[in-house]
Amino acid sequence: MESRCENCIVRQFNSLRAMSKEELKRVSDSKTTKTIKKGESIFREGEKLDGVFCVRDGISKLSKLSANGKDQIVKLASKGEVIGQRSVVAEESVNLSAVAVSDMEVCFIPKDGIVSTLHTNPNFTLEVLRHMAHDLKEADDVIVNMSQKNVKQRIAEAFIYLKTNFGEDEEGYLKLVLSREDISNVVGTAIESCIRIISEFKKKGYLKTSGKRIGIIDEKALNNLVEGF
Amino acid sequence: MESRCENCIVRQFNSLRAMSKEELKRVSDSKTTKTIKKGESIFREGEKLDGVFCVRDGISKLSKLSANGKDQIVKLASKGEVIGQRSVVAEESVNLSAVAVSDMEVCFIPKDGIVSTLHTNPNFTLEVLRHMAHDLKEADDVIVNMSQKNVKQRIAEAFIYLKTNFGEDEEGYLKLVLSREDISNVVGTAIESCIRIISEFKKKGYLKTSGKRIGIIDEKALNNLVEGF
DNA sequence: GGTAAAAACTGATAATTATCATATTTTAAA
DNA sequence: TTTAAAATATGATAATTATCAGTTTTTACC
Repeated sequence: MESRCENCIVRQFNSLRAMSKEELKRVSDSKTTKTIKKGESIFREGEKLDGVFCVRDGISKLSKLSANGKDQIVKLASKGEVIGQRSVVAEESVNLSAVAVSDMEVCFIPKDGIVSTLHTNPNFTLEVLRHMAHDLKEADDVIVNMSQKNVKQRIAEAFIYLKTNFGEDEEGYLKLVLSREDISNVVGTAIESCIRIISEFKKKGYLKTSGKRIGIIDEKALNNLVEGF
Repeated sequence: MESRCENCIVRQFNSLRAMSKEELKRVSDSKTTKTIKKGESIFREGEKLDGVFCVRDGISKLSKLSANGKDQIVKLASKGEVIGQRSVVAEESVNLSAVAVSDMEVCFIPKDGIVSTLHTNPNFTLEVLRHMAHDLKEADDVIVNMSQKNVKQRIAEAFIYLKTNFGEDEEGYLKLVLSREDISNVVGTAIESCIRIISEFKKKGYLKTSGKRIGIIDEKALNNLVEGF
């Protein structure tokens, strides 16, 4: 055990911070750290999880396969987020697949420590509840965006989201590099439509690209698009 | 106080059932029962709630206004559901509006009793958490439907949903009568498109209508559509 | 029961988006 | 470095969906 949860910065961002010293010690003793390469999966839709995954580094896409064979990406989880929590709380199989979109380091925490704390420490349970309440609000917002905004607006919004949440490198390209297919699966559109709109944004001077990297040049223009101007 | 929570059947369906006798008594003492007419609103997006609403009877639409001026209905809440819970838990203003789509009877429960129980009774907190976990899964499913299914499929699915969740009358019409506009706002489409597809389903013998009432004739056909056959 | 307003409906047309076919570029492996 | 595969890109076209303009039907109220 090279590292302990007690000393982990990441914990400050998630519900583990509401655990008592003893509870956290127990979790730390039982956890295992895993390295996951870009493209590898953490779990698949339908599996039964016997624990949760705490993201220490890297980013995972959470997606669901739809009847037409396309994946819909519902959320991107990064440092500090706990994934698989919903499934453990509800005692159901997971309804989303988790696949790394960049190299990741995650801690697997067996559910025993989590579940027993949920039953005994209301501070922890309430903290988990607050995080889930936040996720639910975000999900509701996504529903509204998906149904009320057009593809161009959703793509513009996605790039702003990627910039504000994952940042950009020294050259001004988005740090999180997603394939065009992943972007399509975030905004729920055909790959070709997505590529076409990226080309259009490039022509208009909103974006720049270099290989699969994408950089935002005119964030204001993208924002105006999203707002419907 | 004509009626007490302790004796209320509705409570069995929601998280209040995890409260202790004393906690429930407190809630029951502080609650007030309200009658809400069809079309009236319970709360509006952006408001601060100082309590939650437990639905005793009738159905409420939970919707959010989008930039283009259309309401997107995110959820229909009926008997037993507690609305406004997310907002109280997260200590944020509500992000959805609640409007009655049929005459309703609801109990308003001031948040004090709820919040203090959340801090002290992990069984209750966990029960609320489980409900929220369920809502989150449903929201994720809606995201996938919205982005991966076409309007025809979403409308077909909506009618199946209305039948299985709210039932039909003796004549075979859906018990919950929604305006065409509300149906459009559930599936996220233009009213005219919605009406056109209803007409098409009628011609094909999938549905029957009588005024604004709609009845399902061929549920299998609707199901096949949803599944993509 | 009559009447005005609202809701439901239909047609024509435009805009958006998906699909198919194919070309080009990039990436990764031999 | 060469080369094959994968990803990106573009054009042409079809399918889906929205919008506008108007008619008919239903609902609610005096």
